[in-house]
Amino acid sequence: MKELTKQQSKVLACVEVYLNKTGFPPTRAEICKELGFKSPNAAEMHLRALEKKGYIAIQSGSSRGLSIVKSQQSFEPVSDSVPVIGLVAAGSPTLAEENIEKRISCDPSLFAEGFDYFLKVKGLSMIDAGIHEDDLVAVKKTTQVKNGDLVVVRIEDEVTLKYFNQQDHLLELIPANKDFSTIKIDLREQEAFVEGKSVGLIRTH
Amino acid sequence: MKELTKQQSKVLACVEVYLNKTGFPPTRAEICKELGFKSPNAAEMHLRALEKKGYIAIQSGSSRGLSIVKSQQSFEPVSDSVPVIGLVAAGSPTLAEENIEKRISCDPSLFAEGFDYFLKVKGLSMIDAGIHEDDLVAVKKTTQVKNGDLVVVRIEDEVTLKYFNQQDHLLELIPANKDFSTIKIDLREQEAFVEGKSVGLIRTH
DNA sequence: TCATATACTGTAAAAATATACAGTATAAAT
DNA sequence: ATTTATACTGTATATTTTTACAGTATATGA
Repeated sequence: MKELTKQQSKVLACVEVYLNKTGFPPTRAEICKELGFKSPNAAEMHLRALEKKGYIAIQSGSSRGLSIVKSQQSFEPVSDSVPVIGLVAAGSPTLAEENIEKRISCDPSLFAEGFDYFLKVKGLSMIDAGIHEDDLVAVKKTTQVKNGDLVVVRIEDEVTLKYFNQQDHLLELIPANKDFSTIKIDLREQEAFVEGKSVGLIRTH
Repeated sequence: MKELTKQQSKVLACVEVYLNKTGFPPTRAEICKELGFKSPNAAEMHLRALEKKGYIAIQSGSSRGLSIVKSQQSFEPVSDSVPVIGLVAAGSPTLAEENIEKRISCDPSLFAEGFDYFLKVKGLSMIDAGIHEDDLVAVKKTTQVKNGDLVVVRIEDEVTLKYFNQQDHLLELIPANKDFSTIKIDLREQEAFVEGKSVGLIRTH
């Protein structure tokens, strides 16, 4: 895909915004009005260039016969795009831009309960649960978890993925690997925050 | 929201389909052509009725100035739907309707190489590869596989998911579970068909 | 210095389109 | 029996819109 000039980019954005707002594409004249051009031919030329570069399609002879082929920015993606967050050793797995490794275009309803983000797994502590390094665990943000759930828990600045088991004040975070030991926390002494629970997993071979 | 008459419903569907196909709304004349009307006024009247009932908005004076306010049905899902096939003990994992357990709405580009269907895993032979019973393995139909790939192979009427290793005439299908033994086939004596290879996996917790 | 690409203005004609008006037909409701 | 709502045909026109053509200006590389 070829690069766009600054003006072409503006025109494409104008078409996308108009389409979003009204539900149908703008005319040449409307693009001009929006961008301050004084001749419909200005818009026409930019549209032709955008067509040639493969960003839009022009239905010749039809009024407002424009359609977006390739949105320049991620305007609205076709399916939703779900952020992938690295299982950072420090800090809460926030959706802040700096923590997002990438985005994956997939439907949040892929897993029945819905989910909010993918967490990229580090380490081997859950290997016996079939969860490998670099697997993406689909996490639903919730604090409503029950014993046996696979949960994302934050303790101080550390985020971890473990099985959840709580009896009164004693929280156990149980790994699925005999080489790792269960994390035991007395909630009267130390805080632990349930960030969410795993509702699924995807892996790329 | 008021009920639509049969014809109004048809017109609304026509607008939605046209919009889906072209990216912009139809003209009165195009609606007529689509539905067999002979006067643009037929379309006009239906559009006015749809506007009055709150299903569409009409931008007066603009060509193709229609926008959908309330879609009558949920039109087809945004992303593609991928079939899920049970790992049937007998027969090739065909995409024939009777073998499809269900469909999952997700983008085939979820995994970089693309894939054709999901295979629902039966048994524990790949458990040490983190592949559990009822996991869905994303399979790309291909015969181009190399040693070490996780492949879907059919031998006679049995379909199996194993690691692939071939040296000349000797095909080995290697499980990932010490309780299972490697399947060894002399291709001069017995046929084996590579149906595809695994490019990913999804699991619902 | 000359060609080339980008980025426009200005005008105008042909074609596409919305939309008003005058009818016809049919079934259901009053 | 008459009104009312739905569902159109057919025609015409004003308006919108595309699109071609003729220019102007500026920056960039050859």
